[in-house]
Amino acid sequence: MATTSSTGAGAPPRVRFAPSPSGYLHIGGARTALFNWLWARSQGGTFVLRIEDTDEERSSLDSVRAILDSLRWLGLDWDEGPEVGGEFGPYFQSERKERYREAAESLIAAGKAYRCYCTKEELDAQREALKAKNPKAQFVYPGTCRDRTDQPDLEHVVRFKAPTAGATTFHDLVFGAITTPNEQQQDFVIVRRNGLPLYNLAAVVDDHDMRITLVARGRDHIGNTPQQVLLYEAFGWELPAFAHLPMMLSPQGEKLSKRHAAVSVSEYRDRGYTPEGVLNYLVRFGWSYGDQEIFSRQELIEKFSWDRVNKSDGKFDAAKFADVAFEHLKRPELTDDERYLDEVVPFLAQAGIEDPPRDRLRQALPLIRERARDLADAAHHLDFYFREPPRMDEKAVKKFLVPDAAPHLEALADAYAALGEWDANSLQGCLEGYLQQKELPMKAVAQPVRVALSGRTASPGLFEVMAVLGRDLTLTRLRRGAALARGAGSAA
RNA sequence: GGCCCCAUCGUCUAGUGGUUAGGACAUCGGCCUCUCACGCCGGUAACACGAGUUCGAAUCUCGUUGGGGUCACCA
Repeated sequence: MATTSSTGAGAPPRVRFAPSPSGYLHIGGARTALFNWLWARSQGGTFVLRIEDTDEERSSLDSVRAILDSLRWLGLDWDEGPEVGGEFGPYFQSERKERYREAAESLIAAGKAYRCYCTKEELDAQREALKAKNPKAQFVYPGTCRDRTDQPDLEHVVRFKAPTAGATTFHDLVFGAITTPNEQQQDFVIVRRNGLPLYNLAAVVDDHDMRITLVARGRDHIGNTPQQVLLYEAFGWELPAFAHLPMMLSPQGEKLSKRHAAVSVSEYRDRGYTPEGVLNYLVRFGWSYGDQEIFSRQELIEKFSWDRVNKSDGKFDAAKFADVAFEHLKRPELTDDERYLDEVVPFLAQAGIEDPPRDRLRQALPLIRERARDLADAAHHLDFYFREPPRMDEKAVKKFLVPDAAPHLEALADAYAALGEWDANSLQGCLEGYLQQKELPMKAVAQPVRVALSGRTASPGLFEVMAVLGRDLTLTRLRRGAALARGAGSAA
């Protein structure tokens, strides 16, 4: 029996992420990629990206592009793979057909695999017949061609000659020893009728050829690991280590799909989560580091280890995800000012605000950090600083820009026109002076002023807002607000 | 159904024989206050069940129940 190599302590590990390009990058896939990437980065190892496109029907170049884009956006850079090449390429399975054919032939020559001439139709018929007799029975390939001595040059698949007795055991870094009785195995197909390899063959050949030392993937692959182990043994190759990750299920506990939540990485990018926010949520799913919830990319690399990975499946929680994303946007040490601004600009553009002055943007940023839960939300909070006139919320205008408010707005505009300094403190002092003189509480004028300045009933503190807007816009808006309050019709 | 795996608040989790079972999200109160948000204080809320082992089990063993995965010429 082949032996399982250790976690690779010593030699730098070589790990891989091997998506099949049949759609966008799923967050579950992103998590698998992340765990592999973290392991490689923390150990000075190599992260290989391999495209498993042996199923010509389902694979597409668009999907490859989408997956590569998402990985790049997440910052999960690969050392070998598409577009970067590497010593053990090619990294598209569709370009390695000859190698798989040769590997399968060697197994046939060694008597460990055989040509099977049974057609799909024949097998389906047998399956039907069995079902008719016993609806509960599970059809297994009866071994019709297993002991054929001739191998006519007719269309065929290649089947692996699986052992019928004993058991296959492999050691998993997360789950420990997993043993499966060999009676459970049937003579599974390794090469299709069209000559293309099936997953188990291609994955084993590639993982071996690419010198992969640790195979980390979703728990849904645990079931075919024994088949792969059998293949390694048949080839006489050393086993890599295995690590299976617990599943990410829907909030209802089913397999996570679009029906339950946004599952594509690109959806979170479009929504304005930062890549680190996404990675942070994903990594905490199945992995923990004491009570710590928030991690920078660097911390993740420093702290990740397999012994802190959980065994139990979990349910996706959009609210928690949103909160983690928010933390990353809120903390300057996680998303610094300049980067925040760079990232929010496209979202502003989407709202029709092109080329907002960088200075004002920078001034407004501290006011929205605590408020914006994602970049789309940030653009919303930033909107009125850059739109002139601002969008006036109809209900807000109706409720607060009433005739009584007009004289206050007018008087404040005059007072501010004469104010020397233009900073939050001076602005506050000025307004408080006015209130004192009129013997009014702050509440009497706050909302009308806010609506005049921002068009909304909710905003950051008035004086901070005015400081960002500057004197000209502040005066313009206060006076426009006064006009609206008087019921003077057109505000402009 | 066979095989494999899992089991702490609603959710993500800490915990590795002795804790008032901790944190975070969500939720519910309160404080702060020019609105919103942030922040702060506090509340509700969990060891699936049953047998063992032990002076003592969330922690170890077995069983039950529940959940998930997998049984393709998909990956």
